[in-house]
Amino acid sequence: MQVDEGIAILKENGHKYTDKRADILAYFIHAKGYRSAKALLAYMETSYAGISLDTIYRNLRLFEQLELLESREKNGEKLFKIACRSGTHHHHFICESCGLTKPLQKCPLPVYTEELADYHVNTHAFELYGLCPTCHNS
Amino acid sequence: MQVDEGIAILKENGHKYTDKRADILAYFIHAKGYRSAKALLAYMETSYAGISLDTIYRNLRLFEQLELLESREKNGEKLFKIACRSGTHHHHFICESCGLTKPLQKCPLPVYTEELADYHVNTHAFELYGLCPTCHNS
DNA sequence: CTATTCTATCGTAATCATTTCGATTTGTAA
DNA sequence: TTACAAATCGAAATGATTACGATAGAATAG
Repeated sequence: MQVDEGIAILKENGHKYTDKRADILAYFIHAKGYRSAKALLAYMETSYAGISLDTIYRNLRLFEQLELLESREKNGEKLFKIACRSGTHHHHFICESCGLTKPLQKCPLPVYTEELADYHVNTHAFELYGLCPTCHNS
Repeated sequence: MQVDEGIAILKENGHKYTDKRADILAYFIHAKGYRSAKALLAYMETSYAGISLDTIYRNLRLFEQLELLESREKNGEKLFKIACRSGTHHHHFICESCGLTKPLQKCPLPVYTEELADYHVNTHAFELYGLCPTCHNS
């Protein structure tokens, strides 16, 4: 995902380009892992002193709505990461040290077809956490 | 899990018996699924008019700490359910209509032994969401 | 049974993340 | 360049949760 792609998607949906939006996208593209609104705010304040909380949260909501960002909740706060726009369903391994996310090829859903024969499965959440080879060997 | 067991665990850890605590445990034992602090408050107010928020949240924290309750987060609020004290690792199917949780027998981790051969997996999160047979047929 | 001592609860205020709002600024299309 | 809708600001409001001083209550020893 490039910043330009994100901006293009914004415009296709009737939203405007702003430097702040480009920088927010760049922040998450570079991060490659989950980041909090607070972390984004801290980053943005280095370039835009006095940036409004409204701008941070409004754009996080917008980007998630446009599926440029994905989120999960932890310890009472929402965490965001750049979305995988591959189109195919997949899960992730997340490195607890460097935040790297590795897309996984297999989906564990078939494991439960028998066990949940009488149940209607709508969605599922699956994530693996640990250390990537680089962080494990250092 | 019985209310008595929960109370015993409370006492073993230096906490006191109160009717409110017994009722909170009974509420979650009967619920068999995730419930919010707000839902617990509404229930408790029917028996204890004017019960303090402090009492609700303090006991939820305590029970989670003692592993009598487990929690997850959704839409900015914490949801609690009675803990599975079986001791064995397992995952859950969660009914989005009635909140029922069905323990699953299989764990999907073995699916990824090949794909993550060079990675060090510490933990994983896995949950299935949908409708239980009862809710699906009504 | 009573006194003593912590713990629990109450009522309320504070905190934290997030959302909302009126006023102002800015992107962009004509 | 103008005009207008959208974006941002600064600040206040909201909702969930936590904290706090004062009071009430459970448990234990005498």
